[in-house]
Amino acid sequence: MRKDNKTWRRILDASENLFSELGYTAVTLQDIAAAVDMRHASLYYYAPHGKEDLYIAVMERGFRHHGEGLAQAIADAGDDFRARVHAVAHWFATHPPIDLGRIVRSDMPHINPADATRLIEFSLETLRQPIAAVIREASAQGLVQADDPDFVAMALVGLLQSVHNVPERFLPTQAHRVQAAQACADMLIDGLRVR
Amino acid sequence: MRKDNKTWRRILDASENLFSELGYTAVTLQDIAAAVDMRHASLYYYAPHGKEDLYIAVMERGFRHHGEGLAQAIADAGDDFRARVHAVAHWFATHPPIDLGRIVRSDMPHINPADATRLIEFSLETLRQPIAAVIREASAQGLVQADDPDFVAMALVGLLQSVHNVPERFLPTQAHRVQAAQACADMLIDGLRVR
DNA sequence: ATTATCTATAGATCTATAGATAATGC
DNA sequence: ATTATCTATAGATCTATAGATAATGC
Repeated sequence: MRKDNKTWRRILDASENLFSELGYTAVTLQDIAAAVDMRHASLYYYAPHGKEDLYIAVMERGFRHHGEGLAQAIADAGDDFRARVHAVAHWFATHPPIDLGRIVRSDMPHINPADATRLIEFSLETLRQPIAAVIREASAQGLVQADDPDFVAMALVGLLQSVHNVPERFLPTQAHRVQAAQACADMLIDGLRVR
Repeated sequence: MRKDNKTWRRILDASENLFSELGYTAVTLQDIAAAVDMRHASLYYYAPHGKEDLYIAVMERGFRHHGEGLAQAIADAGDDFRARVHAVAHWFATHPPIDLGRIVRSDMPHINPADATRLIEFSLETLRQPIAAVIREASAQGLVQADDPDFVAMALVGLLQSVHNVPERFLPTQAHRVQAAQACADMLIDGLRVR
């Protein structure tokens, strides 16, 4: 079983697009099947426990992808603190939104508790860790004032995700979104207050 | 019709709790009916177009409530910029989360387009306006540097909402959440960078 | 008479399973 | 033989409507 890895990947890709955009309850197995040009019953061959299996697999892969991508983007950005934070902003602006609130409050109630808590832990760890490391290092160098780097990291994620909630007409292209996300990042780095 | 305003309010209250926590698709008319101790068919007496009617009415009332509450909280906070922003943080920390991303991407596709765009416009206007006014005034006084007060306002909303995504065990009480939200606000006002 | 609520049910999905069938690999 | 996919269908919801019924207001 699960031999045809190419099909499995296509199923995961389609599921990821749908779940991350619409959430667990708004997506049906028929939607996913249609996206990969299959009958929904065939999905059970790859995901024996159906929709829930797919969701968990998709989320896990998605969070891992974000974690690795963020770490790589930060590494590629060099040593400068602002450049690193801009790299984080760029990453989030160029990837589909992560609706953590929806995931926690809307999707998770439909997932069995054990997997749900594991997924949430994993998501927090994965997204927070690489960003918190950036904050922590800058803090150690005395560049920034941050008592709780983990908290700052999650706040930054929330701030940057807000760019995805701005209507299309204000930020028509991806370049605009990147710019807006980096402006958000600068706002947090420099502060609003004039001194 | 819609004579018994008390029942109508109870229905709206229950719907608001459910919809704002779980989202449109995850809530059923049976859930709402159970919450007000009725048969779901009776809801059609108050909301002839069913679930969609309820959702629209609830969201409209909710956004209006937030708009008025924010404006009042800001007015009560006096003239100090930081105190005003803290009042905004306090408001969001002491009210149920507003999952704008979920509302836009997950709920709206199930609402007819005309109402959907109207609702989104209304939500942005309602949440943004009172906060943008605070930023604009502080900017005019030269206290803060903000080229686009509307953008800053929405960024602040996103930042403050992220407090609701922090797991309960880190912020067990409402007082903790208020404190965390105000810490977020200070972070944005003062900036991370040491100068 | 009107208002408010209920029961019963039609019709539309959705998830999940059983079993058939075609294609591939030994 | 195994792998991958399909058809058909059971069973569980969910939304929405029709029509009955009880309570209230004139």
